[in-house]
Amino acid sequence: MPNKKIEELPGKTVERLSQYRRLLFNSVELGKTNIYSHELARMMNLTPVQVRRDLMLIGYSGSQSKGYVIKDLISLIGKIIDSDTGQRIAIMGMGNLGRAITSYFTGKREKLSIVAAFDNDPQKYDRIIAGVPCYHINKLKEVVQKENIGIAILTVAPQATHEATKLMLEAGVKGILNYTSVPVSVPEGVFLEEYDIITSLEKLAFLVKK
Amino acid sequence: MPNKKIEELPGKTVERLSQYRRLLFNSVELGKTNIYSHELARMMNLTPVQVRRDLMLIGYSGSQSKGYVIKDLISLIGKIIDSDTGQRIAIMGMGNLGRAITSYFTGKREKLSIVAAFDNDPQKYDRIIAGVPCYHINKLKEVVQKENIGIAILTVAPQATHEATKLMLEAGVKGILNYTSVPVSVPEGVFLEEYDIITSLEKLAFLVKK
DNA sequence: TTATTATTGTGAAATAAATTACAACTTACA
DNA sequence: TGTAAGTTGTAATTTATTTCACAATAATAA
Ligand SMILES: NC(=O)c1ccc[n+]([C@@H]2O[C@H](COP(=O)([O-])OP(=O)(O)OC[C@H]3O[C@@H](n4cnc5c(N)ncnc54)[C@H](O)[C@@H]3O)[C@@H](O)[C@H]2O)c1
Ligand SMILES: NC(=O)c1ccc[n+]([C@@H]2O[C@H](COP(=O)([O-])OP(=O)(O)OC[C@H]3O[C@@H](n4cnc5c(N)ncnc54)[C@H](O)[C@@H]3O)[C@@H](O)[C@H]2O)c1
Repeated sequence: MPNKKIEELPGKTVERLSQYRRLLFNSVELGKTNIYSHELARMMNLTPVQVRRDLMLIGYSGSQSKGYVIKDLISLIGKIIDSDTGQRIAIMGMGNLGRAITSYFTGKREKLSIVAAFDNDPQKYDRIIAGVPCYHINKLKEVVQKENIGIAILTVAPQATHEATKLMLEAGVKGILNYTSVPVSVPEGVFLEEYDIITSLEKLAFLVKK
Repeated sequence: MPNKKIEELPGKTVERLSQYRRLLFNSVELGKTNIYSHELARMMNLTPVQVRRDLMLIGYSGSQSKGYVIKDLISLIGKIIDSDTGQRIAIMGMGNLGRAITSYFTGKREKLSIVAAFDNDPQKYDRIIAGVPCYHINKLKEVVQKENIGIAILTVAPQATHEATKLMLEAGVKGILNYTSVPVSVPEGVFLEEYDIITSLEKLAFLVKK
């Protein structure tokens, strides 16, 4: 029996679904058509029961003899985590990190695309960088609305973080992924993810030193 | 009463300690000497009680009237998450992301330093890039051991991930931070963190679409 | 056919993490 | 002085997530 509501999927499960799909794309390329929970589990450093529980939550059933059908699973995960019409993304701050992310990301997912970048440096705006048009921030609201952008990635200089957040919120984005070292707040109804490499390194350093 | 053992701190608490300290550094620069739990909480989008609970776990006590003494708190967090002698880090793969991380990170933390990079591209090795010497991967073991490197950041091309992991493990690193899109496994006694921006974006896209 | 092995699906239990509720203390000031 | 307001510290509870334990099923081989 699938979850009461798909919207109530645990956050951790959503993250793993994304990662399962990433692996499943690879498996398809290698010519595999079916996969067992223990195979997925080993590749992701999880237990097989964790994998089966996640798939149970999205209402997917495998077969005892063949495991899961990879292409069906990919397609079901897509139904759950992708937006039907696709989700359009902007990069705020086309510096080293912004450029690295943009060139890494472009073309990786059918339903997610980085369609605009913003910067206040004349070396950056009014050009196409890493395949994406970069605009001056005074065009932000206009472009975000015209391009129907729902998610912003913040890679501006730290001191510009709050201004950048304010502009993006005013323009109406509903999700922010913040890579600056300055935490931001968002109002009700907007979603926020923060990531800082220093936190990951300090956590590792703590674990290593124990 | 502090935690039974500081080593048993919840992982989430360790991450937040790193983030508290990041904010506290800023507050010191602004001339603040004391801070209340609700101030830290607001800056980090947490509840004040969550902050107090974390500080309780590390055995730090504030005053009801003045809150916490920022410099003492910074120093205690350092005692807990920093290694006494400092932790030395290597970057595996000095491409766009490796360079962006290195230039961002260098000099940010006294007890964490990126001291070497490795690559197999002649354009990259035997040079200093973003302030860090970049070596050919056939020098990896030698350099890791001589430089006493305990943590590796993987930013190589995806297809080189397993080879890179193998070399780093053989050289004796105890922690790996993997940014490639290929999951890796590590033996008992080695710690692993994985991060992929696509997972963060897909999670945001899922939340936004709900 | 029947036993054996390997797999999925899932209720129940265990573990991890966050929140609630409140006691205790400190200061300001009526 | 005493009381109201604001704060910390923490036990108890609740919520979120993972793991355990095992029933059910399918394929295989004796
Ligand atoms: N750029 C990003 O924002 C981003 C985000 C998430 C993940 N990633 C991942 O991080 C990795 C690096 O991304 P990038 O954009 O910097 O790519 P890149 O191509 O710029 O860099 C890859 C580097 O790895 C080196 N390399 C390749 N094979 C090697 C080998 N066998 N040994 C040593 N070095 C080797 C290359 O010479 C190059 O310098 C990729 O795996 C990518 O999937 C990147
Ligand atoms: N580089 C990394 O690996 C890394 C890792 C974690 C976090 N960060 C953070 O990500 C952010 C970007 O890092 P980076 O290395 O790319 O720095 P960077 O200096 O290369 O890029 C910052 C960009 O922001 C632009 N900018 C500055 N002020 C702006 C404003 N008011 N409006 C619009 N654009 C503005 C700059 O012109 C520049 O292009 C920083 O906040 C940094 O702390 C970087």
